[in-house]
Amino acid sequence: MFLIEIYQKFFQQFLLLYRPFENNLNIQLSKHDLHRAQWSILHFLFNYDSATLVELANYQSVEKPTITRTIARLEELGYVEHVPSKDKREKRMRLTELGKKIYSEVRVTIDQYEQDILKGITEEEQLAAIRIMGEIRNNIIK
Amino acid sequence: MFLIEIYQKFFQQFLLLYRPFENNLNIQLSKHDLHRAQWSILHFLFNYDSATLVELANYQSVEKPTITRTIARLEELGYVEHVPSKDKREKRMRLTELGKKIYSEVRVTIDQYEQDILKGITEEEQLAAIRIMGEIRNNIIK
DNA sequence: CTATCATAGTTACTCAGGGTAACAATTACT
DNA sequence: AGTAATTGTTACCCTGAGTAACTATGATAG
Repeated sequence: MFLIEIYQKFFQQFLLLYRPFENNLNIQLSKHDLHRAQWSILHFLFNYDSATLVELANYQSVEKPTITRTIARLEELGYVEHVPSKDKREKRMRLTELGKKIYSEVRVTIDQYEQDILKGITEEEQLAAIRIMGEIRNNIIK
Repeated sequence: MFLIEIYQKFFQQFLLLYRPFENNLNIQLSKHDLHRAQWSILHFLFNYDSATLVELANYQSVEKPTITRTIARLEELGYVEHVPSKDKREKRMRLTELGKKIYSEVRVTIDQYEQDILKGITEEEQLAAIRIMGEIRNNIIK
């Protein structure tokens, strides 16, 4: 019974946290004319150099048409470009120079935002929370 | 520098967790023809008995028209009803008997879902995570 | 007590983001 | 060689959410 109470709280707390988080994140990103789905892809490509649309879809847990749209917008903006590969089916994308520049600029805003929302939470707690979130994600995905 | 790394990881981990969480939650809720915004309102009304649309908007961190729409759908389904109050401007809502019945039924599914995704995470860790999420939410909202 | 200001909610319009189904092009496999 | 599977796209539909403009009601200052 006690456990059930905890579970309910966890669930509701999580749902309640996401909306303000997303709202504020969008405010930060809109300073650079970006949306969070686009930002997430910039982040991935910056750290992994290049990726196919299917890899991006798995990363974001969305369907392929969603990625097609997001990438199309990023291509229009000139932030990503197509890099040819052996397999002619796949469309491997990477950041352009402009994309890298924009990413680094927005990174500053995002870092500041993260520091603001994590104020008063110790390093250990953050690491613990990161680990727990990872475990939950594994539980969900498998 | 180490701190910055933590912040980046935390942030990205959170973004990454939400999508699978939402996808699976929608699967659970769709068994009962509900969406998560509607579920969240049922939950609030079940625990707080009644609420005005503005109170619900604050709870969910959304604008008023969003709540108007969600409530309209819940009214059509016969899950909530209008309870008259002194202030004729406000529209105070509460669950109908059917609404309470549905809530209790879905509650079982949701509890099971929560237990599944929290498998392998101790009670203490869950409580810690709940507390941290609360602190982050306060940081964002203020 | 009236005029102004504030609050609650609705309507109309717009947008982001995502899903499914059907399809073409290419590659892998038997 | 012929059939599977994979990759990506297009078309169409839906949820969820925001802004601006509005009505109706209540609160307050003079």
